[in-house]
Amino acid sequence: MTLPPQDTSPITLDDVAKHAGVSPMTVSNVINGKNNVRPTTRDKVLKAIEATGYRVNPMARALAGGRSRLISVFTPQLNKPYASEVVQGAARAAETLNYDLVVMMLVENNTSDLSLMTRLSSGALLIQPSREGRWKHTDLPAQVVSVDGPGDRPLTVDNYGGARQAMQHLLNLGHTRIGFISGLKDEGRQPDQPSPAPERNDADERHRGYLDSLQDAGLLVQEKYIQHGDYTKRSGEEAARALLSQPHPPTALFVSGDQMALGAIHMAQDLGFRVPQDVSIVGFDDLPIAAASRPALTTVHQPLQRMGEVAVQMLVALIEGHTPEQPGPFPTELVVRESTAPPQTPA
Amino acid sequence: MTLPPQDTSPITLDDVAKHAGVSPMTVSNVINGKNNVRPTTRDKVLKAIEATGYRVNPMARALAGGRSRLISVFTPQLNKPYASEVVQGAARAAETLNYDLVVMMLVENNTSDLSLMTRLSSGALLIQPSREGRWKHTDLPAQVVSVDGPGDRPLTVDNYGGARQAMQHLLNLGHTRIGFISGLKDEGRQPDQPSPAPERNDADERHRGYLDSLQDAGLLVQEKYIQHGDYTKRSGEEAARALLSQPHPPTALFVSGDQMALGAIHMAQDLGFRVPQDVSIVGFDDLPIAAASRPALTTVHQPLQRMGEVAVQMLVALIEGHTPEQPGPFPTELVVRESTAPPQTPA
DNA sequence: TTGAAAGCGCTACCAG
DNA sequence: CTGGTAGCGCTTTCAA
Repeated sequence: MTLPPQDTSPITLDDVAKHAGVSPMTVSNVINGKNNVRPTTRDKVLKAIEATGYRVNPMARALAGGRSRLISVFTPQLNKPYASEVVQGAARAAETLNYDLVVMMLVENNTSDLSLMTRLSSGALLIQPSREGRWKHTDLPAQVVSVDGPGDRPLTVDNYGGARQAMQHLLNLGHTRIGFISGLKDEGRQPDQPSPAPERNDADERHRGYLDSLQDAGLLVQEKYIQHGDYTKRSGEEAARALLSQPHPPTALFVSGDQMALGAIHMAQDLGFRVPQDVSIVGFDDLPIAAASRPALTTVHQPLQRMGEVAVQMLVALIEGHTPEQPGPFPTELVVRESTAPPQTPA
Repeated sequence: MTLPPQDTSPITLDDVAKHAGVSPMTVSNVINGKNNVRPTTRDKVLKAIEATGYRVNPMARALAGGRSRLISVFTPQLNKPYASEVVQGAARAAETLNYDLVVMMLVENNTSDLSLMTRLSSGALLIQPSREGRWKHTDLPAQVVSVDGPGDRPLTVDNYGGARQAMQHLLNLGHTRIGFISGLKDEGRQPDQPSPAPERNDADERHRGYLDSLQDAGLLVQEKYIQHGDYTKRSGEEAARALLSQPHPPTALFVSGDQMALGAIHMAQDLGFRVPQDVSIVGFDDLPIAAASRPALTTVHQPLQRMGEVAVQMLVALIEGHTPEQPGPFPTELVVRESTAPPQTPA
């Protein structure tokens, strides 16, 4: 197994120095934008760089103790909208801050060696790392910001507020019998583990939002109007069936995820309900499908790209020795589309 | 702008050597699995590594000329299903081949410095790089495989065959008036550039498939049944409107992309056509929404994950000095769902 | 089978 | 302002 040489740019800093007739050190200074170089010299060096086609060798730089201006993103599953939206925002921010950004996928069994990117990058952005299998701290760069994950500096979305927005919309429309399809009942909790920490939990927060909205509106919370799903379309269908085939079905459904909401819409239609005339449905997430489906789904938008941006900004601040302040939960926004309308028979 | 030290694992190879009472060289040999180390010695070293918690420094290794077992993926837009599916497959393959895989997003204006990952990785996988702005070859690692992009070793999908599958399905159903919504008319070609190379072009290939299928079936090709879109849902709507509001509208539509197909379905419905009873619609891509929409879209599936896998396998072969054979176009598969049915009035 | 020497290309540190 | 001197942690090459 002989390997072909990787002949990328054999031009070194020394070559440039020779070409410019200065010392390597001066070239280094120019490259790193130190302001202790006479303009004339700087120009000479710049020309030499241009002429030789020199490119820094980041490894050598890193080895020698320089900064890498590299941020790595660690995330499982890139093909889910969630992570890729955040990454998109992060990439934009990195671009403007003149940092490079690479993404590493955490494949299931943690065989892959994070050490390379870990050591090479000045900071890491964790997106939705699985609740279990957290990494030892030594396996990550010094600076870490996480989006929807554990850690010192987690960025979260205002799930509670989002739920209240959704409910308020339904309430304003005049609905009084509002069903709820929740996310995982015991998200991430092992049955035997006695509920480890008072951990933030999307599903619970949205659930609370539902409950509180009802109460604030002076409405009765009815268990028969609450179902649990697992965020899949299929589970949304089942939950909707349970909710809508009761004698006195709800006239609106708040669903804790867009996929489930779509399932709910389809099930409702199969059951002979028109959406939104007979039953209104609100989702949560604002995935691409929400806008593309029909009726287009009214849902709660999460500022994922924005969160990616902020995460990178915080990271860079951290890397450069500042102390960014920890932002509160990111506000959600209700996107009203076609799946909601006033109830046909006003209460 | 003082920077905190990045104190990752200060244990070096020398430390391990000292701990084991051997020379650094021997430790290096053990780590790299050379078979010129006596088992006893090897064990000693292994224990020392364990005890000290040593991890190799990939940068130093790379600097000194070692291999990185790192593959980087270069792609624009990770939040489009296309790229992320390919990446998913690539990640899986990399995992089993014991390579690391990182993704770099090519943001619009190519400010970002590819040199880091380029020099660090042994090979690169290009996914759908924009037709313009191709990189200088020196900006990429020695070994490159591309998926749906230019380059020496491009992996392509059998667009022509896929189109024929879709058409055959419609033909078998008994349709004789079949409309076509094509992709970009002059994909990627600048108006002033005189059609640069005889470049492979998805839209054209699918178009050819449509034409040939019609002819082979002894059917007349009618210009009024052909429209062009730009792969957006909106353009699909417009194209469908043009097609379906004619006096003698087609009873089936083959649409060259799922987004456009969705648009076509919705427009058809708005125009009073039932899908599939009044008009059948077939898409191309098999995006997640295809299965989630209603009626679920019959469409042509592309083996994107599989292509990612193969790409990485080829890359690794290349990196390790072998010469993988160039696979032909990847076969597509027609996924029949709910948006197609026989025409109501058989020809 | 093992180890000493010599860098890889760069940056810190301190001298000129 | 500029440049020498030392490494960073590893892997080559070649002796022992």
